[in-house]
Amino acid sequence: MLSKKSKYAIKALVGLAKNHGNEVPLRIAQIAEQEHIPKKFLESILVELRNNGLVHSKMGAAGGYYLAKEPSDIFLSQIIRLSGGPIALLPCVSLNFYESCEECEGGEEQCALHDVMLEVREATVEILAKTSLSDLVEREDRLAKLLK
Amino acid sequence: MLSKKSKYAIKALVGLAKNHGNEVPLRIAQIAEQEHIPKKFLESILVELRNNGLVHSKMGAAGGYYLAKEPSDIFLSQIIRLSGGPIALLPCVSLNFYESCEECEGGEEQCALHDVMLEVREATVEILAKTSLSDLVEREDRLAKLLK
DNA sequence: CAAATATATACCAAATTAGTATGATATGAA
DNA sequence: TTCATATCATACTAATTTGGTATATATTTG
Repeated sequence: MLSKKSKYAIKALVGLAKNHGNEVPLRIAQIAEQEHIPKKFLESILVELRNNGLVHSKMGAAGGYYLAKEPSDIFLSQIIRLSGGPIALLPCVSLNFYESCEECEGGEEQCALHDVMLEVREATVEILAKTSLSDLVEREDRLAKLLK
Repeated sequence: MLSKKSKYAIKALVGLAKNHGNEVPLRIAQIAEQEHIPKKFLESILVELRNNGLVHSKMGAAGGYYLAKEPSDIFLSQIIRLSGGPIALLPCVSLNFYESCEECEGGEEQCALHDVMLEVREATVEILAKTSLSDLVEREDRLAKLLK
């Protein structure tokens, strides 16, 4: 499971992606309202995303947040990792949050579970690493049209 | 991420699968030692697995645990769900632990993120639902031989 | 300067996770 | 029948994570 933090981070970034190209940045309060995210919590999430180089911010009146890269260059896998969540189902198959299983005595090379979980991670990352913010925005448009 | 509980449940069941066919059940203490799982914690995990019909137990001296079904009929997806863990990355795409996103106003049919996460869940379940305890045991044998 | 904004720091409550403790109960063997 | 070996039931708990909130400060624009 992703944490709410990760989910909120994704939704906030999708919001920023929709605003991409506009001159004026989006205010925290706007994003919070649009995406129904608690404002103060969103604030801390955005600070983290900024520290990780995904967004930039502008202080003062008429300030706010905007993407630091093209929406087509920000991928779900990245967002999830930066907002604190491992993607893998076990620490011993995580690329970015690796930890060995102390209880696995034969070593990971002999662990069948490790093996299967590696497969799962690969299948998951395959999808998440090819889906960008602009893909999500497009997809949303397409879904909206289908339902009209 | 799976909880340790889920990981321990899988490992314990693999242990029981290896013992399958023997007359004598495995004692909690044996499983705990073999798989390096804290004994009292394992005890509570096994009780839950029994309540969910995956294992049977026998009380008293020479008692212990054994599988309630063939190892080829117990799948990772089942174990993970019964030991408390959703497989999906978001509640709104979970089959067994579904919850709607209150903040998703257009409804899930219009949510692009929902759509992607559905894909991820399907890819994950595809692997976990076809991997049985006997597959894991076989796989372990194969890995051991490769490394000899 | 005043208003609108982000920033920094610190705190906090609830839920979840990962167990432990204690004693009762059932079984088999001596 | 008694004793050692098991599971079973119930309750408790410590640590961590999650999901926030509060307060005060710094910066920019008009």
